[in-house]
Amino acid sequence: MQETASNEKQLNFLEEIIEQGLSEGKYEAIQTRFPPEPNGYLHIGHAKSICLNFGLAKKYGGKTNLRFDDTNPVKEDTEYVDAIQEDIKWLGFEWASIHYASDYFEQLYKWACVLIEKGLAYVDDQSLDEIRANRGTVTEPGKPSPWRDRSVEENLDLFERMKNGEFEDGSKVLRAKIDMAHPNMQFRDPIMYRILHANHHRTGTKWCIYPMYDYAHGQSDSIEHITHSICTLEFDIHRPLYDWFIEQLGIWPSHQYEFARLNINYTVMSKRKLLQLVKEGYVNGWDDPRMPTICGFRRRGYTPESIRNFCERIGVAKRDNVIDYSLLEFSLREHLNKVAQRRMAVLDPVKVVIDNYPEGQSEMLTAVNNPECEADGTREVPFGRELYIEREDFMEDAPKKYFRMTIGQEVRLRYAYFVTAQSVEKDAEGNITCIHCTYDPATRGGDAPDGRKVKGTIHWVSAQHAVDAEVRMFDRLFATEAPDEAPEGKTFLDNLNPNSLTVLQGCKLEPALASTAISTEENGVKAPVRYQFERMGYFCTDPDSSEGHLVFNRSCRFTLLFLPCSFSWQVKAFCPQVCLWTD
RNA sequence: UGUCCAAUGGUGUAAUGGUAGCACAUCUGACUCUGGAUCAGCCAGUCUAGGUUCGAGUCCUGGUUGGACAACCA
Repeated sequence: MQETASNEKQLNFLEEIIEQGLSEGKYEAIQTRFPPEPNGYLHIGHAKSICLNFGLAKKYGGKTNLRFDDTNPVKEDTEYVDAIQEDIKWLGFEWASIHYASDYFEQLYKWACVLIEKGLAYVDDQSLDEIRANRGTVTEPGKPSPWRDRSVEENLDLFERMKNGEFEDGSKVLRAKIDMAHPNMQFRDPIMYRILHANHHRTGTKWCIYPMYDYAHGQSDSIEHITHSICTLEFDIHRPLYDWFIEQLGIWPSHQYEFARLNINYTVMSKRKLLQLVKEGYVNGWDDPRMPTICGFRRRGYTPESIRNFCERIGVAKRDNVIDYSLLEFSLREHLNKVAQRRMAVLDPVKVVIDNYPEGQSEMLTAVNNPECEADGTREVPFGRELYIEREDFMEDAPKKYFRMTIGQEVRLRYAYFVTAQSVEKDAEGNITCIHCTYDPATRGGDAPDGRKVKGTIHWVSAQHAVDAEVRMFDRLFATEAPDEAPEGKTFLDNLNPNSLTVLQGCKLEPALASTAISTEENGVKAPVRYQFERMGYFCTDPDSSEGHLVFNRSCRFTLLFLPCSFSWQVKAFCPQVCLWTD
C-alpha cells in the first residue's frame, strides 16, 4: 500500500508541469493534441506520443484532439489519414474531436496579412538557392534579402496575388521579418508560405500557397486552445519561434513542451526509411509483421495493452535513449501469458508410433486452455497410435541434461501418457523418419499412479487428426543494434537481417485449431486471434489464411530455452545468438 | 567554432537539499504435466573539476561527452 502511495508521487516531468499549472490555476483542464502528418503509417515511436498525449489528458480529466498536420499536399494522402485513425482506435484511445490544419488555411491567411500589416512579414522574390545562401551558417550571420524592405501595401498586394495563383512555384515566398543575424537559425526570417500548385487531399485546388510547419502548428494549437503542445526534442529550437508568432498575433497562448523520441535497438524509426523498406520491397507492406509500425505489430500479434504497457514502462524524459527490444517483447509475453489460450502445434514434425497402442484406436484427452485463466476451461484433444512430435524433442545421443525423448528415457506426452522411445527408423541419408515408442496405459492423463516422475514433458499432435498449416517465423528485421549507423559507402539497408523471415510449411496443428477464427474485432479494428503454442511461443492467425490453408505468425518466442548442444532447425534458423552460446 | 537541450548500473527510469530505488537484460537457486509461467537471490550506477551547504545525484561555475538547428519537410 505504501509502495503504491510513494509510486504515485513519482511523476514524469510533463506530469509535474501539468500538476503545477493545475494547482496554480493556469488552466481548468488540460487540452492536448496528437498531430500526425498523413504522409506515412504510424510506428511505435508515434505510439509513445499517442500514449503521452491521450494518457496525460485522460489522467488529468482533459481532452485530446486528433489533428492532421496536412500542410504539404505533395506528400500527403487520405490512405494515411484512414490508417492513422484505425491505429489510434486500436490502441484504445478516443479523440475529443478531429481536425485538420487545412481547416485553418483561411484563418492562417488572414493572420499572415496581419503580420504583413505590422511590418513583420514580407514577400521575398529570391530563389531557393539565394535564400539558402543568404541564410548564413550556424556560425556566420545571414544577409538580408534585397526585398526585405518592401512596403506594406506592396507586400499585401503580392501576397494576395500569390494566393490567387499569379506566380509560379518557387518564384516567391512569404517570410517573417525577424533577424537575419540571429544565433538561432529559426529566427533568420523563416519562411511562412510557399507556392505549391498541387492538389491537396482535402482542399483540392482551392489553395496554391501553403503554410510551413512553424507558421501553422502553433496557430492551430492556439485555435484549439491546446494547453500542452507536446512534441519531440528536435522542435525544442523551434519553441521561441512558436511563441513569437503567438505573441505577435496576440492570440490564445498555447505552450510547447518537448520530450525525447523513442528509439529501439535493432530497428529504424524514421518514416522515410520505413517508406523505403515498403516501396523497394524489403518487406511485404506497411503491416509486415517485422515492421515497427503499429499495424505491423498488430499483425505480428501484439496487443494494445502490451504496447500501452511498454510505453508506460519506458517512461519519458528529455535525454536521448535507446530501449532494448527485449522490453517490448517482455510486455507482450506478460500480457499474452495471461490471455492467450494454449494449443499444441508441432512445427517441425517427426512421426512417432506407439507400438503397444491398439491399431485403429483413438481417444479424447482433456487439455487445459489457459492455466492462467480458469474460466477459459478445457478442450478435448484426440490421441492415437501415430503422432507427430517436434524433431527437436528427440535425440539419439543425448547429453545427461537432455530431459526430452531419447532411447530408453521415459517422458510425458502433455495431457496424455508416459512414453519411452525404443528404436528409430532412418532414411538413406540417416535422417530419422520414425520413432517407435511404448506407452504405459496406467498413466492416462499424464500422471503415474505409482507416483513416479519424469523430467520432461513434450507436446504432440495426433497424426490422424492433425491439421496442416503454414507458420511464418520472424526474427529481427535488422542484424545490427543500431541499423542507422552504417559504415562509409553503406546504408541502413546493408544492416538488414537476411534471415528475418522463415516460412515453415506442413506444420501439424491440433484439430481444435481447424475451426479457429481468422480475425477478431479489437477496439473496433480487425485484429488477429492469438494463441500460445505450448513450449514454442506465441502465435497468431494471419489474414493470408484461406479456406483449408491456415497461416500463423510467430509473435515472439519464450525467453531463451536451455538447448544443450542441440543444433536443430530451431536453433540454426531462429536463434543465431544461441548458436554462439552453445558452440 | 554560434544558439539550444541533455548527462544516474548493460538498457531505461525514479529520488524535487537528507538512507541512490524500480523495471528490463544477464547470472544463481527453488518450484512446475509448457526447459513456459511463478517465486527468491546475485551482479551492477550519480561524466569531470571546483564552489555553496551541517549535508549535493539534486543548487552555482568551468570543463568533457552526446544530441538538435543552416528543406520553399514535419
